[in-house]
Parts: sequence; C-alpha cells; structure tokens
Amino acid sequence: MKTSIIKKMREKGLKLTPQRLAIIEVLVDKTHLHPGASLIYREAMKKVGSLSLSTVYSTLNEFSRHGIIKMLEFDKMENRYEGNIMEHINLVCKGCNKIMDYKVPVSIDLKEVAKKARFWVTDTRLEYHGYCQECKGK
Amino acid sequence: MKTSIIKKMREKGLKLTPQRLAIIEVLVDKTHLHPGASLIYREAMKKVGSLSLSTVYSTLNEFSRHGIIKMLEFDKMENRYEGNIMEHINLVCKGCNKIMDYKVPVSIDLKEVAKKARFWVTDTRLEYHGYCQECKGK
DNA sequence: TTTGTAATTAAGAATCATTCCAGTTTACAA
DNA sequence: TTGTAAACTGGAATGATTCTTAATTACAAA
Ligand SMILES: [Mn+2]
Ligand SMILES: [Mn+2]
Ligand SMILES: [Zn+2]
Ligand SMILES: [Zn+2]
Repeated sequence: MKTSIIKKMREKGLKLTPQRLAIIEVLVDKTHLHPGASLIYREAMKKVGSLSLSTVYSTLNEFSRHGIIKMLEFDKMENRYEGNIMEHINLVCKGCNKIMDYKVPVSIDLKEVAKKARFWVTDTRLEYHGYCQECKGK
Repeated sequence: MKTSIIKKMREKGLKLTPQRLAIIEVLVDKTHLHPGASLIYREAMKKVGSLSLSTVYSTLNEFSRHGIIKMLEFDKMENRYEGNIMEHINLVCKGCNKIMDYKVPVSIDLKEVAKKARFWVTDTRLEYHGYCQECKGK
C-alpha cells in the first residue's frame, strides 16, 4: 500500500519529502484505526524530527484531493483518514469512536445515478453509525 | 410531515414552544434544500420575534438525538438538516453545496451487519459526492 | 385557574479543529 | 550545480458549534 501511494504521488507530480514519507507510513501502519490528524502528527513526529501540524493538515488535504487517500469528515469528532480507498462501509462506533470496515455486499451503478439524477459522482461516503461489541453493553 | 414531527415530540415528552414550532416549519418547508443552522435561524426568526442561534443549535441537536430529524455532518461546510428520515442517498454537490435525494435501489440488512461484524447500527449515512448538472460544466 | 417546576431559551464567552499567512527551506528537473 | 515551484513552519485567525448562567415558560397537577 505504501508503494502504491508513492507511485500515485509520482503520477500526480507531488514531491516526496521526509515529512510526507512519515505521514504515509503512519497512514499505512495505522490504517485500520482510521487515524485522525493529531495521531498522525504524533506518530509521524517520532519518525521525522521536524514536522508541524499545519503540514500534516495540508498534506492530508492534498492527498485526499488527489484521491490518494480518503478523508472521513465529522463534526463532533476529529476528521479521520484511511489509505484503503476501495468502496466499503465504515462502521462508526458512537461509544468509543472506533471505525471498522465492512465489506459492501452490493454496489450501486454510478452511471445510473448520472442518468437518473443528472449527478456525476466522484466519491462515495457510506457509513453506519451505532455501537460496537464492547460499547453495546454500556 | 409537520404533524408527524410534532407527534413524535409528544411521544418523547418534548415541549412544544413557539421557537420549536418555527424551526419545525422551516425544516418542513425547506427540507428539499437540506438547510443549515444559519438558514433555519434566519427563516425561523421571521416567524417568531424572539429566537437565538443557540436555541436553533440545541433544538436541532435534541431532535436529531431523538431520531426525529437527521443531521448531516460536514467539515468544510455547515452541518445540514433534513426532515426526511427514510433511508436514502444524499447527493452532495461539491460545486454549489446543493444536496439532493436519491432513492436507494437496494438496502443492506442491518441484522446481517450485527451478526457478521458484531456491530449494532442505529443510523445510516449514505452520501455520494460529486457534481450536479449545473456545476458539471464548470 | 393557579401554581410549581423542570424544561427551554437567550446572550455572550469559550472551544477547538482547521485554515490562513508570510517567511524559510527543499526536492528535483534541467 | 543551480533555479524555482512546491513544501514546510509556527503562530495568528477563523468560524461553526458548544458551554455557561440566568431568565423565561410550557404544561402537569392541584
Ligand atoms: Mn474504512
Ligand atoms: Mn436527503
Ligand atoms: Zn465502541
Ligand atoms: Zn452544483
């Protein structure tokens, strides 16, 4: 996954800096956690001496704008990021803010959306909110 | 829709105030716009003399907490609200921030999610982001 | 109808994730 | 090696949302 991200960066003409490399590594290592900017900042900081939070934010924005990673936007909670850009449902626990992947059994044809609703889809956001096993029993 | 919202409020033991009535009316009238708090505030203000933005926020939070309305959370954009709580996909235009409804052709069985992923879904958030007819041609 | 009180509202201050800014450094193509 | 656009930095600014505290009010019970 790390290699494919770097490859995509090259394709898009994005420069590879030590800061970006560290951010990518955290994103890959912790992708199952769907980490937020502050965790990514803390972890990447351990890898590269010099890094500012502004850089983390602008890098994550840049990457998600290019479709290299996916930004999951929230209101009550820090935004979260993931390297897995395959279409899937994110299960978001309201108790502990954990986010888990759920394989989509069916997929809607985006061409049909364009035809029927006159809307051209660039990315999808599928979330189920609720409670995980641990949080279910209060 | 207005009647059913008020009925649900009664069921939940929520009091019906002039402020809440105005907010509900705006929510019903403008539901297709998926209005944000500031629009709801402006429009509801026209109906009742006295209304504060704090009240709008706390009311919308209260209602969505009770599942009476649905809050659509964004990061770059004001949160939006809708009275239509039936499961459907929201088409969010990245050009003009318009939000349109799209009827879901298929629905995933939530019991299967509980069984397979050990996750209990309370609400769903299905969005397609992209461009509407007007914004497509830049 | 009147009363008691828990719920609701108001106004402004506080929060905090995120963006902006302006100056400095750096990756990498030539 | 050099030139330059891109990236980085740290601090200030932003802005939607929440918090706080005191005043007001809906409505159940008397
Ligand atoms: Mn995921
Ligand atoms: Mn909708
Ligand atoms: Zn949980
Ligand atoms: Zn549009």
